Amino acid sequence: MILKSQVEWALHCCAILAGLPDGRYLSTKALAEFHGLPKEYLSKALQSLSQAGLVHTTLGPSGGYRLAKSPAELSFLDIVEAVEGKTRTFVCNNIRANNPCRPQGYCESSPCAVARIMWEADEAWRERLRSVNLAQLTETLSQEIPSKLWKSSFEWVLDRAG
Amino acid sequence: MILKSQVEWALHCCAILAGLPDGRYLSTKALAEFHGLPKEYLSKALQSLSQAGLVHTTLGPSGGYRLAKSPAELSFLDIVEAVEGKTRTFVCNNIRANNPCRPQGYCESSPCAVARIMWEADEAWRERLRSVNLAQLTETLSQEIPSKLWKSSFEWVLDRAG
DNA sequence: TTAAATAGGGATATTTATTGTCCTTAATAA
DNA sequence: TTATTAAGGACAATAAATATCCCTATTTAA
Repeated sequence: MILKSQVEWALHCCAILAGLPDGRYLSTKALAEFHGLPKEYLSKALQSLSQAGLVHTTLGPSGGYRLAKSPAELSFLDIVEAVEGKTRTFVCNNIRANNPCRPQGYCESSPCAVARIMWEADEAWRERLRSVNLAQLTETLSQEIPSKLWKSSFEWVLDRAG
Repeated sequence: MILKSQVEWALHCCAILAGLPDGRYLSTKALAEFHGLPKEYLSKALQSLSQAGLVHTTLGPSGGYRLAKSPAELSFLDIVEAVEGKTRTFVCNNIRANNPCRPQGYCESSPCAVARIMWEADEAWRERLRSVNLAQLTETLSQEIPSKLWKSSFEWVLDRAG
């Protein structure tokens, strides 16, 4: 069980968009080139972000994407769920219903205990993702990335932002 | 990203094995029949448990599986990792390395910040799974399952345990 | 006004992972 | 000795992930 690589792509793209000045947009083409990703397929991930309302888009030359909210209001969970979906990572197929000892028409009152425990772990995962936002990420990145590279990347992006 | 159904199967099978008296074994055939699962494929999941050292096996008639440790010593994480593997659910492809602004030969000092955050969430998930053991599960099940069904299931299993 | 660039999305192909079946082998209990 | 078992290899079927291609409506810059 491994998350789609689109999750990684979306997170990195949002990190870039978080640094974009107000009113500017960055295209799929630029984001794909910056990260070395297939443009058409990355576009699907960005469409997911758009459908989830996390980014705003414009068409035409100088069009592209910008964040729909401030970086502090966008959590990792928002982005992960936009791309990966909100479905829990454990699916209960209720195999206890196949128990040959069950009386006819028996109906369980509550979800399977196994599933409940797995879902609690799933929720712990989501809670952790919910607790980190894009502002925190960019703060960390700005500290870790050499200022020269940080600066030149910023310029590279601004050169291409409409 | 959804866990294999084998994870669900393995958890339910371990719950049954947890109720098996000392020295008795239960076969793949019985476990498959009890849960309404394909015997040959369930066998693969049980083999994973065996390879991870969670269960002990014997061959021949009256052979099968029993837990290798006490239920209290077997966590959900043990079982999930035996079947699903220990690989983290987020794989970092280090796409930051494709940044066109990077100087030649540049080498990052630490793992990508995005990956670190995703891995912390993964660890939160595992920690939660680590905190629940089979003894707790069977305790819950014994409270929730009607005593009549609990009893008849127990007899069904003992009838088939070698 | 026109031409180029853009997001959105449908159709489809490719690759990988999951799910499932079949068969052989060695061990073992009855 | 015989039936039954776990282990595991080979392979098939199905589903999911990873793309690629192409068309459309929109918008902006020339």
